[in-house]
Amino acid sequence: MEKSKEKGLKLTPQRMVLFHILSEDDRHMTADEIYQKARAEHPMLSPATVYRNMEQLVEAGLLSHLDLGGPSTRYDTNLDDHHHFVCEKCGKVMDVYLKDIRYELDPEKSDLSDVRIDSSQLYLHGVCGECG
Amino acid sequence: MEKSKEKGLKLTPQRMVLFHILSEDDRHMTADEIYQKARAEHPMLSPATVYRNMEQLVEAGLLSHLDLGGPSTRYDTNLDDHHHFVCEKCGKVMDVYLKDIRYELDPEKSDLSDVRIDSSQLYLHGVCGECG
DNA sequence: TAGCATATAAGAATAATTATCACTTGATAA
DNA sequence: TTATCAAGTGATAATTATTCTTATATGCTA
Ligand SMILES: [Mn+2]
Ligand SMILES: [Mn+2]
Ligand SMILES: [Zn+2]
Ligand SMILES: [Zn+2]
Repeated sequence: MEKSKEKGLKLTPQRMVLFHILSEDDRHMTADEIYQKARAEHPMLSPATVYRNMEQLVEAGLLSHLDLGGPSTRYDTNLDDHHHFVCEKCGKVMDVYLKDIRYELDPEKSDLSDVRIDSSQLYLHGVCGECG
Repeated sequence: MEKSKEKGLKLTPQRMVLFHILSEDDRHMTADEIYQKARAEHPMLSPATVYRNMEQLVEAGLLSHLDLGGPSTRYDTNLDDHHHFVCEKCGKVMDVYLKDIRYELDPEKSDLSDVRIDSSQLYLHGVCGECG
């Protein structure tokens, strides 16, 4: 929370509410989910403020985007190096930690010799225990 | 193209145009890109028809969604088992074929014992040759 | 505590997609 | 052929997610 000040972001009441919501660790929330929770604490809060702040926090490196399928962007408060499992039935997202991931390109079918790979993300799709 | 009939989809002129566009293999197009190309051949075509048909083709298993980040859904005509590289600069999407992929869960940090994994998708992010 | 850069609420604007619905058409059978 | 009818279509309205605009307000620093 103090980190946001270091990044030049003012500590406004709205932001405090957002930090509070995010710290309650219901990870992978959409902007709207965050908004719905936050307005309970701060009814005047506007959706635009949520969107604006989420993006600023991403830029400041305090959050990350999550590009799962589905319509709305999700934000991940978990900055560890990790991957995701998505339940196709209920949409639940679970963090997946890997000890190791390795893959071998098929050089006859994909030529990645001139690209620079910065990161890789593994998405596992399936059915979670509750939906199974 | 004939496969769509097998799936109970009528062979309408609009669909023929869409099949033509899709067969020209400019893969990973958005619905709007498809629409823009298609209306050159069939000016009366409406966007709703494109969206409707793309979804039907996905359901029929003749196309697949692509859940990259970004606003609009992309469709993939490549039904092979493959993965993707996305250029962060220009947004270009390249198919990635792997000979092999294997990963080891960290059992202390992720418990996937009660989930069923149906598929996995690897997304590589980086900078392509042209943007590099 | 004054001044200013930053942040805010509200609402308009935009983009992507989906829903509705009256009308049309392809496929099949008479 | 023609009749039948489920499936498909275009136009348009509606939704959803998000961004922009702007007048006002507020943290922070000097
Ligand atoms: Mn996560
Ligand atoms: Mn592909
Ligand atoms: Zn589930
Ligand atoms: Zn590029």
